Amino acid sequence: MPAGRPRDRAVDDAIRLAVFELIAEQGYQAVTMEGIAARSGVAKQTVYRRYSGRGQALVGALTEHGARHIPVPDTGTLAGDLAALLRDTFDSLTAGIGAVLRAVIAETLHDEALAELYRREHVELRRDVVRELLARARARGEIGPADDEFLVDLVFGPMWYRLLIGHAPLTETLARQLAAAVAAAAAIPAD
Amino acid sequence: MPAGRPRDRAVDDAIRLAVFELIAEQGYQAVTMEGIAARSGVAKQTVYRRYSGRGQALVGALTEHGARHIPVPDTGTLAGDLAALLRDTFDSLTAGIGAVLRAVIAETLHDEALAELYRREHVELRRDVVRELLARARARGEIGPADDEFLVDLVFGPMWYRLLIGHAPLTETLARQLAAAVAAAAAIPAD
Amino acid sequence: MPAGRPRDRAVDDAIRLAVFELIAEQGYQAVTMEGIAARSGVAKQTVYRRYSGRGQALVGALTEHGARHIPVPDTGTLAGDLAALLRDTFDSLTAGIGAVLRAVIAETLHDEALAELYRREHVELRRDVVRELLARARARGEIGPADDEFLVDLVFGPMWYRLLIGHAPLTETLARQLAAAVAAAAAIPAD
Amino acid sequence: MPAGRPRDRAVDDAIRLAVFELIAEQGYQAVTMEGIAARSGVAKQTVYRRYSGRGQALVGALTEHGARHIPVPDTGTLAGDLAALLRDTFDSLTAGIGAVLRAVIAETLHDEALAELYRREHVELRRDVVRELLARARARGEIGPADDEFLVDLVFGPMWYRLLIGHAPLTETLARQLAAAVAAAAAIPAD
DNA sequence: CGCTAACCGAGACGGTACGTCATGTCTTGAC
DNA sequence: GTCAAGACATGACGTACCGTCTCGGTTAGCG
Repeated sequence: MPAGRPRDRAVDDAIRLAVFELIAEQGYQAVTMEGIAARSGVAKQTVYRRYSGRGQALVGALTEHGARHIPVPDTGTLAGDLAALLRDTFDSLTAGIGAVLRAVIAETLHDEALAELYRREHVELRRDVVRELLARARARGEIGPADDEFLVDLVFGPMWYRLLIGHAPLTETLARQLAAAVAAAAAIPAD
Repeated sequence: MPAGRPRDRAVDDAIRLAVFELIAEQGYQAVTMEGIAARSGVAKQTVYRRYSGRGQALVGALTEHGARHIPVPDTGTLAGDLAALLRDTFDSLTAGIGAVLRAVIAETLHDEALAELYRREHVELRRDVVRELLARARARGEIGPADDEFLVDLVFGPMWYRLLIGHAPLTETLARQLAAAVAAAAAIPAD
Repeated sequence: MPAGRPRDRAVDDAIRLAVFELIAEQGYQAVTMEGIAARSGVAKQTVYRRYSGRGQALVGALTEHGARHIPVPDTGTLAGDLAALLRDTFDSLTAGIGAVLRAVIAETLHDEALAELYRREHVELRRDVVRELLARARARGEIGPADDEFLVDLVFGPMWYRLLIGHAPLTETLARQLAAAVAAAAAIPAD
Repeated sequence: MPAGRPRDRAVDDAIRLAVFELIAEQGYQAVTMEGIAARSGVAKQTVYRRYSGRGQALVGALTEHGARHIPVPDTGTLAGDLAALLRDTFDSLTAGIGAVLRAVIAETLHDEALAELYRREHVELRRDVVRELLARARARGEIGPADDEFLVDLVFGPMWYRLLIGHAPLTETLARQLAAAVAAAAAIPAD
């Protein structure tokens, strides 16, 4: 199976960079397949060769950027771990990733295939971290049997709520309160 | 000041109906100013006379539909009230309003003015109900001083998370677990 | 049956002008739906509303331009009439219409529907003139019964041959020789 | 000077075959450099190595196919020779070469270099045959001094006219009428 | 026998144009 | 002034070819 000309890695970078710059400078509306091509100095077809649409481009740029490694905190207590994780997450969302995530969600809302991709490539990785924190706390005897999936929803729900509805910012206070609330909920015996 | 021809109320209904039908039958993608006009047998300009864009049409159709009255449960306990409220809310989301809300959010994500409108016309009304439940519980001595805004986020966060990310359904179990978790969190002294 | 906004006549003119200018200045290659739109300052969709493609636009611009009236010469003899007609025709072809016709033919060669349109709107009108000249000559007793369709082909064939193959120019000499040859052929009894 | 790998003759054939098949099965529109490559199972670059474009490929395939030898009829009279030549020519045009020629002309209409090539490689060869027939007739004393170039145009003009405009087929009747007309015109003293 | 050069398949790449769709504005005539 | 109809400028969509390029992998002939 002959290979043909290999893909140019520099093009991948140019596209990803263009996506981030467009979203930062002109907002999500400006992220358009045509705009990405123009901004990155790449042919439209070349963008389509990598991503089948705006949404795929956003998810692609995102995962290539942030999925490197998600630090798993270890402070000794569940509440401490959760507070540290949330603080870190809030920081990166506030720094700029938040705008990208909002754009990604806007796309997933009318493309279930993309939603599935996004959940697999991004959401589940974050949920796994919390699952691990819960398992560790349980190993320490800090919490008993519980519905971990519900607890994970409890950890991330308010964050997404504020990020997407925009009625309140992602503050450090929220991180602390949430960590405490989840720890308390984890102590409730599962039903 | 001549009055001119009065607006046709039947047109309002036709437009709203078209929005709901389009979203139900063909999904949010199909909700387009042109599509609404075609489906409702109304001129495009006539739709624009009422709503300045897709987002406004969605929010308009939504508030006209559901904002009539939000029943405030009264079971005697905070957890009971919350569970009842969440059950009702989940039911209506699952029944079809969920798809509309997802569409609305998709729009608000790139239109801050619309987001503000939506929060005022829809989100805050729901938050007010929970605020009232919390106030009642406090009056009963069930809970002490607490950060009510955080508790409201705790109530609605996981719901939006599941609705928008789509990783899990809105079950009755979630309503019960969430009510219990919020009640527990409400018992933690505010800091 | 309500009419909607009427078409802007100025737009028609702008489009036709753009077609002629493009063909004159940059050649047939530059006649592109996108180019026409850009040149005429009109939206692409507006061009498509009138013409369904490059070919239709060319034929449209052509018929609107030249089909006003084809002068029918009357010199008293068939050869004189034909020579006058051919001289006029050659003049207009050499002046610029020739380039348009070449473009039109290029299009008709891969669009039979367009070819049919072109024959009806343009070719047959010219053939009719020669048919009339032949009828007049016959009425004068100048010629006998003959296959007029063949004679018409004889009149126009060499012209198209030179125009499309480009091996020789359309000179006055050709007009004279051709007129004489056709007159001679018309005298041959039909078989 | 090392030679490198020699060209694969089978590839030449595959390309030419693809051109003819495409034109026959899907029409001239389908004759595209990419289409030729795909159809012949050859790399695009390999096609470009032989022909610099669609037009070149068409002319190439054509000359490789038909330019072997053009039979020069010899019936004893000019009219007989011309009729025989035209009959043969019409037959081959109707059989399939006509479609190729139409395609070639479409290309030459916006590529003067190609037009020049085509005239040299194809048109002139046919004209030479008629020039020879005229010379022979003159040697026999059948005709006097005349403008042979004009007579050649008279022979081929109607054929191209019908082939390219498509208003009438290339019949045997036309061959006979045309031969007679040209013979008559050849008898007119040159001016 | 190994080197060098051209060939060949595959397919990426920067382009241009295609024809379609939705946007939001406008103009007309009827009511 | 509302309404149905539909033209209009704008701009993105996703596709198709263009002609060039870079790969890896043959074939030759020349040294």
